Amino acid sequence: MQPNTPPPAAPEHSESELLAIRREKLDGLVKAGVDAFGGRYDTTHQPGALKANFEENLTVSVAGRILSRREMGKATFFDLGDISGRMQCYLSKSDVGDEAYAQFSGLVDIGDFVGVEGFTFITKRGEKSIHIKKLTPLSKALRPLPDKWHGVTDKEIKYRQRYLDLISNDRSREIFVTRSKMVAAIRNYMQERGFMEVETPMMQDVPGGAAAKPFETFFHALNQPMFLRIAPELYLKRLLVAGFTQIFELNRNFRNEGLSRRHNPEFTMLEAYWAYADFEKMADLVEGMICHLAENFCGGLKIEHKDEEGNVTKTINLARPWKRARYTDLLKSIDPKWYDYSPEERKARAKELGVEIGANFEDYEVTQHVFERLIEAKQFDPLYVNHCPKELVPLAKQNAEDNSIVDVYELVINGQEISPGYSELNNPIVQRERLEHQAGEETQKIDEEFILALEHGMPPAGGIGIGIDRLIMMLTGAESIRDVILFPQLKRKD
RNA sequence: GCGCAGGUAGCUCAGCGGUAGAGCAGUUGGCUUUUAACCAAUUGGUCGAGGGUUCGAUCCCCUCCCUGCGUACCA
Repeated sequence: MQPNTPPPAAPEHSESELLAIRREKLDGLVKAGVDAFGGRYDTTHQPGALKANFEENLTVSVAGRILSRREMGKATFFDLGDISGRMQCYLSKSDVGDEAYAQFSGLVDIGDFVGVEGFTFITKRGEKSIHIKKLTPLSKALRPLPDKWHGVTDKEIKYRQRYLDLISNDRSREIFVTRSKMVAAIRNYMQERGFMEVETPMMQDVPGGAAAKPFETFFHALNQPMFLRIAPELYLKRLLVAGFTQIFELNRNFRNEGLSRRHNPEFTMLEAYWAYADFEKMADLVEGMICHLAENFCGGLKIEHKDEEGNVTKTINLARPWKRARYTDLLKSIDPKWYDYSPEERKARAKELGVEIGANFEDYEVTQHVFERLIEAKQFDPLYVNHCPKELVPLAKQNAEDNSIVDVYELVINGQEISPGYSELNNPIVQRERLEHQAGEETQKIDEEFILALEHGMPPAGGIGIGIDRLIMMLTGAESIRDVILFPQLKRKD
């Protein structure tokens, strides 16, 4: 409202010297008649984009944050940067005059936003640069930037003050730019194949579509509890009933569970349904999509993960066709007699294999733990695990020939579940039984409105979910889900 | 929830019973094609919080907070 009024001075005892000095410089700018927190500034290029498509002797107007400076008496070099990258600028006293140069030297800091007008040139050392004719301070930074060389390494600062991480760490910037492009490409991929994007409720009366603890909230106008969705599934299926044949939703789910390197309570999921398709057709769709992303953004189907020093730690080969294998065959590859044992023998064998087994585990859980530890965790190249036992996936269609298994796949890449796919259950009678069975265990309510919709008839359909965060991790080589989520959940700090 | 590691200057880190150090950033001076610019000088710390042991605690012990990793939970 009143940019030319200096803000009131903070009490001295609580303000560090660094901040005090910057406040003084701010006052200096204001006294010189400069709008220290300025307004519109028309630019011709972004700094990083200009450098990437460089031409000499171009008249340009560029704005950005000063990221480093090299002062040499009557001339100064500094780097101007934003999300696009950085570009060197050259400012000399003879170009802008004594007064403007003194103002820059004395009152403009690393961290400040400035706009520059001038022309492009290449320095003696070969650096693409802007020769400044006019410099305009655009916004004063009252706090210093992180270390110019190391950037932010403290994980807590990195996540709580993500902007500092993004200003100072190239790698973080790259990951989030890539993520954004990939998400856009996923939407295009689906739309080009006839899928329509829809939006269904995130606030639900009955949280369904997955077995997870929901976050609860309260809706005052209706005087009733509400839940953040754990999955959009039951609403998307209502749309299949409505006659939509190809739909997807790409948005957030919320699960009230633990945090880990692979889990964030709010995470992004692509869910898609395709009427008259089955889980195999969905697998083809997913395989095509992930390869499309790798080819466009990762330079090919070989994905290399690297450590801090840049050494390759693992290579994921996405070459098609992807391996498809039955759940039971995979377990037989661990122990050919696995399914010949009694449940007690299986428990003993699992422990022998070094897998921790809880005292109260059901037989299928013992098998599932062996699967997770000895197959999934070691599987880096894509593997479609299909025909899983029905206990693991109670909402999918049972196999026509063997009712102990269901028609689903679970896609494993990078040692993680990336995507499940189903031939969807569309029999309302069986669906009710399954939900009641589940509700009995979990003391959950049944979504009667959903059953009502199914009773009106839902076409046979294939469905998928893709954990977008984990997919981005796999494709960018991020080791933690926090490195692909801009603002991951952290405990509040008082 | 449990286990392990960590929290020291604005940032990156060293010190680990004798009262706090470096590099960068900052400040002052010099330098008109530098780029982790350079040269010289210099400011800056309730050593995460609270309690205890000790003549003396950043350092040892206890409790708590925050972070990371692992584990548990997790269709």
